[in-house]
Amino acid sequence: MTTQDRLIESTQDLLWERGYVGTSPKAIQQRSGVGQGSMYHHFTGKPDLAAAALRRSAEQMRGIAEADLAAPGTAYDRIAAYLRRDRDVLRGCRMGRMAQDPDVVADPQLRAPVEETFDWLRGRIADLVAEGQAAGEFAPGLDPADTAAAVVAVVQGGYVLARAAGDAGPFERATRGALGLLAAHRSA
Amino acid sequence: MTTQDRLIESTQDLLWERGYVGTSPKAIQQRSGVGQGSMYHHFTGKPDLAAAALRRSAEQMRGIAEADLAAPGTAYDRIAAYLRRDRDVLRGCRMGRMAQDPDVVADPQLRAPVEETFDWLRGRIADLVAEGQAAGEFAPGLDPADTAAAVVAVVQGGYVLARAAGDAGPFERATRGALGLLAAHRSA
DNA sequence: GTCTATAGCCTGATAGAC
DNA sequence: GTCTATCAGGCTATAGAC
Repeated sequence: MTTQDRLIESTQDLLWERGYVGTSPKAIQQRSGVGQGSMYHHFTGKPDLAAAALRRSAEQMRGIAEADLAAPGTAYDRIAAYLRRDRDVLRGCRMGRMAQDPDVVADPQLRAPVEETFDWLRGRIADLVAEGQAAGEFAPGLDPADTAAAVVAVVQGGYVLARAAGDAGPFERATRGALGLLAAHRSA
Repeated sequence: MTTQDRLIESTQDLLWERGYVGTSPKAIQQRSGVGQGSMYHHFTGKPDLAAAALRRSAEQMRGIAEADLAAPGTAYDRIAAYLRRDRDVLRGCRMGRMAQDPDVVADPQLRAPVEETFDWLRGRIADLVAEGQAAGEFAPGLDPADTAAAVVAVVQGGYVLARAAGDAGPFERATRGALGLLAAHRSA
């Protein structure tokens, strides 16, 4: 692994654990085992490094979600697979975590990967809902974009509730609740 | 307003805007107009002040939610009122914001108000769902606790999506989507 | 490319005068 | 109760040698 890669991976981990404000260049150097001079040789500073880390995390998150959403099965099955996927719930979402940080939201370079990830995810699920409607699987009254936003929000909010409780339970309940609500719309 | 109150209110605001890690005693002093010696006379330090601020925010959030949930109307109407309430979406939730901060989650004194608020909220809405089922308003197949967790998660996740997008739109879509899913379970 | 040195500012307090 | 002084340490770099 290259020095850049080690820096980016350490930054990804620290951003996930501690957020942008809570992550210092010094901590990145220590975790990656890369020296100060070396770090500033490869990246111009903390925002630059964070942007690279966020772009990589965005790519990874998209790949993981796509694996569920493009799997064989009905539209409902694939949305259910996304909602039921086994997660390290108390760690939360790499991307969702960033949306809470004012310094990330204020910097277009940092916010862009976060925004694009969720735009893509909502669009992907909205298409799935529409596909399910065309197949007669979901009631035609359902708005695909609204329903998709609700599904993604349940996952993101589930993380919040779980971390607040110090327990994965609320996440499981929220996703189960969402599936229960969605199931009633099936014709099958 | 007393000096304590000014300190607590400033801390509430700063925790909301910047999170726990991003909020310094110095910033609290500047916003409140209270001097350093005075601050340390009334509170032992940052965690003590933050705990007081979070307890007050928890109380306020509960009061605001209860206003919607205890209003006249059917169970569906009251849950809809909660979901549709006019919010400063891009500011996010005072309590949900805290669940992302590792220092808050790690400190029982700080996490307690957050946990209790969401426990109460989920329980309150679960009771409402059960009440609606008893009245024949909701399908009996719905699990009250799961459904309540999903409703609360949609709101919390809606904030995340909205901040990620830099726009309130995704929040509105998510809550509308949740209402659309819930509406299908009504007998009325 | 990587290293050490240095810098100015911030953090989160403590101490003691008033 | 409130004030100013002080402090050890961290933050986020920049500079220049190797």
